[in-house]
Amino acid sequence: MSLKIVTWNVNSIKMRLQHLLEFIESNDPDIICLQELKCETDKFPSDELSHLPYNLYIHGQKTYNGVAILSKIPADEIKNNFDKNPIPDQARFIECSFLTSIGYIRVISLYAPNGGEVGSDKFINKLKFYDAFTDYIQSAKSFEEQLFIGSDFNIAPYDIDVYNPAKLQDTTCFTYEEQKKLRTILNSGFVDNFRILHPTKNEFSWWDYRAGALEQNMGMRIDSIISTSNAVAHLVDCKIDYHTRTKDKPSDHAPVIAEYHNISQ
DNA sequence: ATGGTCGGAACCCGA
Repeated sequence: MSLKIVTWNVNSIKMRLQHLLEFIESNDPDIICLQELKCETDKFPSDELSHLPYNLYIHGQKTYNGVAILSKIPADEIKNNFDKNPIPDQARFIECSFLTSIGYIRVISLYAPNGGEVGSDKFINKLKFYDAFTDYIQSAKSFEEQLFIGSDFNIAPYDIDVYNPAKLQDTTCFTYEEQKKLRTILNSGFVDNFRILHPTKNEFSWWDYRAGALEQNMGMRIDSIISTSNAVAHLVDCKIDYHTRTKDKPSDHAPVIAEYHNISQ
């Protein structure tokens, strides 16, 4: 039995509905974490997805933010926020639990703050958001469960995750201060599912709409699926779906796809 | 190259 989990910042679910339908048709994922819906919960295009076998768990918001988890398996526990979130009015978190072929799992779809200008109030809030989120996932970890986080982290953790580390040094999403936050998570029992399978790949998940960034491959790997280490034994594949980013009127982010196989205990 | 392009909202803000 196989389980496929996806994370994708769609940059408006209404604008990206057709790409989402095509992506599902091509990849048939079991669980889809979406970010930047830019859509209120009750305005989510549920009817347009009703022919598909997904349960929809939406934490929407008008204009900005908004996250969702779409799952073939119904969730038995749903949370819309985490303890001590310094910006709880922004819809950046949803968590669901599922009984799957690889065991009991908990999945978070997270949209971390961009941070704006380095040193700004937004930037400070981004760091505080990470501190609270890190505390939360450390407390949520359990021996029995596997925890997966599909996220636009808005941080590229290492030099290999950007097109030009020297040029990007000290810019938002690539300051050492931000990297420390994500690396703290990755050094405390969480595994970057793409990086562990591809230690030397210089691939990206986001390219700016401006200045021909995609054509020059000026990108950053800021979207990832990370999991507790107890899930890594099941991990068989993790890739970035560049093709979706090359379509007409795309999101500025590419989906990340991870696949897990059941291993008998 | 302190630009550039999107999406959503109301002609600017966030990314």
